[in-house]
Amino acid sequence: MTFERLRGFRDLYPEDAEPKSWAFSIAQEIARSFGFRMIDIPSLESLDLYRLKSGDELVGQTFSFTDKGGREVTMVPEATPSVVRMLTSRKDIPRPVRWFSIPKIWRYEEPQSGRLREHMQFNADIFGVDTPEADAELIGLAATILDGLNLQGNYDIRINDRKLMENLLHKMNINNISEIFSIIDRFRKTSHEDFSSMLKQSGVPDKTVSDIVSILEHQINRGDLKNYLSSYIDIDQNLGQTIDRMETTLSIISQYTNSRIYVDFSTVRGLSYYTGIVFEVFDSKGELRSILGGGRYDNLAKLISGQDIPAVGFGMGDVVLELLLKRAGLWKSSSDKPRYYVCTASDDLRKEALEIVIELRKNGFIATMDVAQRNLSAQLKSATINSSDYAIIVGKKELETDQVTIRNMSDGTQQQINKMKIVNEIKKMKRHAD
RNA sequence: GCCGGGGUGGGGUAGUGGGUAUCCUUGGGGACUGUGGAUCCCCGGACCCGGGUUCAAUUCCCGGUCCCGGCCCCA
Repeated sequence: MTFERLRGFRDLYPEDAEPKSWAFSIAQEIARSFGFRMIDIPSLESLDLYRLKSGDELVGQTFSFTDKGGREVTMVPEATPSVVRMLTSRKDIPRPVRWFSIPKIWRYEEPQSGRLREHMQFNADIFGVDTPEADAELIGLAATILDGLNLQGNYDIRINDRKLMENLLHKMNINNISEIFSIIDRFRKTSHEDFSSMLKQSGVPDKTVSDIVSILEHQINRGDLKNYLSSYIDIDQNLGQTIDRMETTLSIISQYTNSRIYVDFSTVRGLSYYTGIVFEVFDSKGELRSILGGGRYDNLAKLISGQDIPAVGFGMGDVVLELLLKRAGLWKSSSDKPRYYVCTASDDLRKEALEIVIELRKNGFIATMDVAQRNLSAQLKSATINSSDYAIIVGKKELETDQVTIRNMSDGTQQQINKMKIVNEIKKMKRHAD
């Protein structure tokens, strides 16, 4: 009998688990440098928490079941409701709140490129303020993380604003906003012909349809927004304010990163709870699904708890990120520490060898020795296979004068060093190498 | 849930209606009881499952299953 991995789940071997761990540790480090605090959410929640937000439709795409107490529960399909639940059940947390988490999340759907049934997600939110500064800080965090992963130039940030879009559509005499949003959400995946006919079917007049297509297909750079839109519609005071706020946000974000950032009116995001700015990051070549996405959701806390708490957040999954990092040649664990393999020339010297291994480990070095009772030749072979940088050979002859041999595994050069000062000697060698 | 394309050792592959299923790689061991990656030798390991056609199926047909990709949906 053999057991296979479940559909949509992954086994991560060292060559994948280590780079993934590296990527998330960078994200975590950068979030902390922004003053974000780490939280952790449960893996299982009441199914009602998601019904509340998006109705029964989402429920069919969750890993959910009835527990032994008869409760309907689900493996969490996203982090945000749990985070909001945690925030609103504590009243003593000073605002603004900056929180991040790295949960695993689950969704029951057909796996495809960039989408699996289980994945890990980096999630960050700012609660308690509704300002362009907060929006920019959060998007700035996302960009700084990607830059920290050395992805500069490999991604674009697309920004839009739900309020602006609603305003725009109203001005075009469109009132079935959410229906139109879900069509707009598919703009980049459908042909213009199909897209236009979908809009027409939803009651949008022909002339307006062509305007919408034209507006959606352009990328608008910072500073051009008002000018661009004025050729399609009148800009009243209300719309003007929304545009000004967006320009402010864009301007602040440009302080965080040199990455390409533009307004893209086709980015509306499917989730119904967004109330203001929305954004998505894509690979520049446009080959992959979105790397991360998020936006402002000022009404969710009220829905969950009755408390009025503005919020902006984003989530970044590890699946697309992995594809992108692999394409950029950055999928490796960044441990640049040299690895030492301590060998014994004869089996009765294991005690001395282990002393050296322990001493090296205490001083922060990566040190290994044979545990298979193998001879020197086999130990060196093993050191090679484990990509050790140095082998330290403990032998009787050298020990008579308290020396051990250190062998550089890349060029084969050897030298004798004093066993008692081994840590200092190694540090000295390292400095020379640098 | 729906649609398309695929399943030959751990990974990558060749091939065939009939004999011990090819090659590379990986793994284990040895030549080598104080010096590794080379070389040589040995060993382990596969035709997804079920049914049908046939004297005979890994090969052809059907169904299932799994993988990959896409749709739906998007957190």
